Amino acid sequence: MSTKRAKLEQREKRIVAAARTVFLKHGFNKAKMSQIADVAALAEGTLYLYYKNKNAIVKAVVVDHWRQITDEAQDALSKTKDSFAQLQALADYHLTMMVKHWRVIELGYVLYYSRSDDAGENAGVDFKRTYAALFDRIIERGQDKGHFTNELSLPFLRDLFYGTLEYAARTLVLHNKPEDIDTNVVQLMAVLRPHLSENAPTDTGDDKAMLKRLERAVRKLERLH
Amino acid sequence: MSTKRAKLEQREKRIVAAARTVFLKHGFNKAKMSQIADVAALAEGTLYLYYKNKNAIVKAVVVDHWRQITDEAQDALSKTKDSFAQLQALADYHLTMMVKHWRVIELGYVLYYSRSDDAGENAGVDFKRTYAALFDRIIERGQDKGHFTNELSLPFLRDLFYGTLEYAARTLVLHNKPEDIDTNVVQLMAVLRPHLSENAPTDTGDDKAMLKRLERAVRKLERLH
DNA sequence: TCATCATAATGAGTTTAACTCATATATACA
DNA sequence: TGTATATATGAGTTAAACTCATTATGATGA
Repeated sequence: MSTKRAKLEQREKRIVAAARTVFLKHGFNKAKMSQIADVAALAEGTLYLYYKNKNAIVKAVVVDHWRQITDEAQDALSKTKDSFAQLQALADYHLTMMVKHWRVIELGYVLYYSRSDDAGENAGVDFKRTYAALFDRIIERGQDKGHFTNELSLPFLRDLFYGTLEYAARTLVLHNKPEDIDTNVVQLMAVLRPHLSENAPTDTGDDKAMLKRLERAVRKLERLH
Repeated sequence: MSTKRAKLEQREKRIVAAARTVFLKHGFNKAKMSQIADVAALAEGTLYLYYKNKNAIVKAVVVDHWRQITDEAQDALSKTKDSFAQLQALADYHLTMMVKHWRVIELGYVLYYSRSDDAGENAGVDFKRTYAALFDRIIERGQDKGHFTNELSLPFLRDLFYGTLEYAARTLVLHNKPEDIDTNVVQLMAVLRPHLSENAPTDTGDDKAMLKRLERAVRKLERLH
């Protein structure tokens, strides 16, 4: 009974692994279902017993990747208790991973634009959700412990963090400069530090202090929607 | 003679316009060449006299969009001489544009992942190049005038700027909150300021500008009640 | 004005590859 | 071991991108 289910899950994994191989080698469009079937040592029709269509298979590959990545990242974070250090570790891990697995990241783009394709069903492009939550947790814990301010909104910080790193990764891959990963991480952390550490010298001017309070108030208001 | 060429260019524009309409309506996959031909009032085969394949057509649509956008952005920037204000204007323009034309931005993803598709030819995904250069120019001019430090590298700053804004745009579109554009711009500028302004004596001026933005944001919020 | 040629447009026909489904095989259970 | 259910197969169908032989257009010059 459970061996049957196990066997099916095994097959499913084989398909995803085969698909990953073929997709990474040829890219989405040039990858053929027949190739995937060959690599998985299955008939083409069998693929459709496990996945509705080609799109569903890329999705499985991408989702699987982000799941693995989430586990690994968690390990990387567990090495320190300091919130800021954790943030840095996450940035480092994330950028390194993206540069290394850039082809998979690009595969993810397929899911973005084909969202509206097969009317419904495929909706919700939330691979990454739990991964992105790692960042949120670090920020929130840092704030709870009083180490981080909440001067900047969490959604904004998240977009800044992941957006910057994705663009940086593309730049690094494009120019083939994996050795610049560190520089980018250092710069990102330098940018974030003054907006996170509580005891930052809040300048001097009354204007600035006031502005900051205003911003905080506005954000609170906005969050009510 | 020139009227002949003019006519051909006219036709080319008609194709791009038709393609834009169809792609935006149905997305890349569900958009059919036959539909584009219909809308452009041409035979299907004629499309292939102007563009090598479907991919080349999306590319034309996307490239065309970024060209228009570049012109518009330049206008938006010309309203001020102050480098920091220009940066803010660009951020504002860019985010507003992305939220408004998000479907076109998504179409661009097609080019990213299908890069390696038709071996060569389609290489170089440099729509955006000249657009991105607007940012570079502002930064460089600011540094020349001694207003900006070069504490952070230009490539990093560029990735931070555009990466953050693209992720922010996606968040705004996903949650359907176009009214949060200002908040995001304000926060981005707050993050950039200390790393750009040389000794940051900019106080009064910048703060006033920011106050204005905040007031606008508050007014918008108030209108929602 | 018409004849000739070059350039452009057409759409029926070809090709490719995703997807289906009738048939075959394996597996569980009595 | 026999039967029923679940799973696998791959030849066949279909849809849509792309081709190409044919037709139309329009410029040029006698």
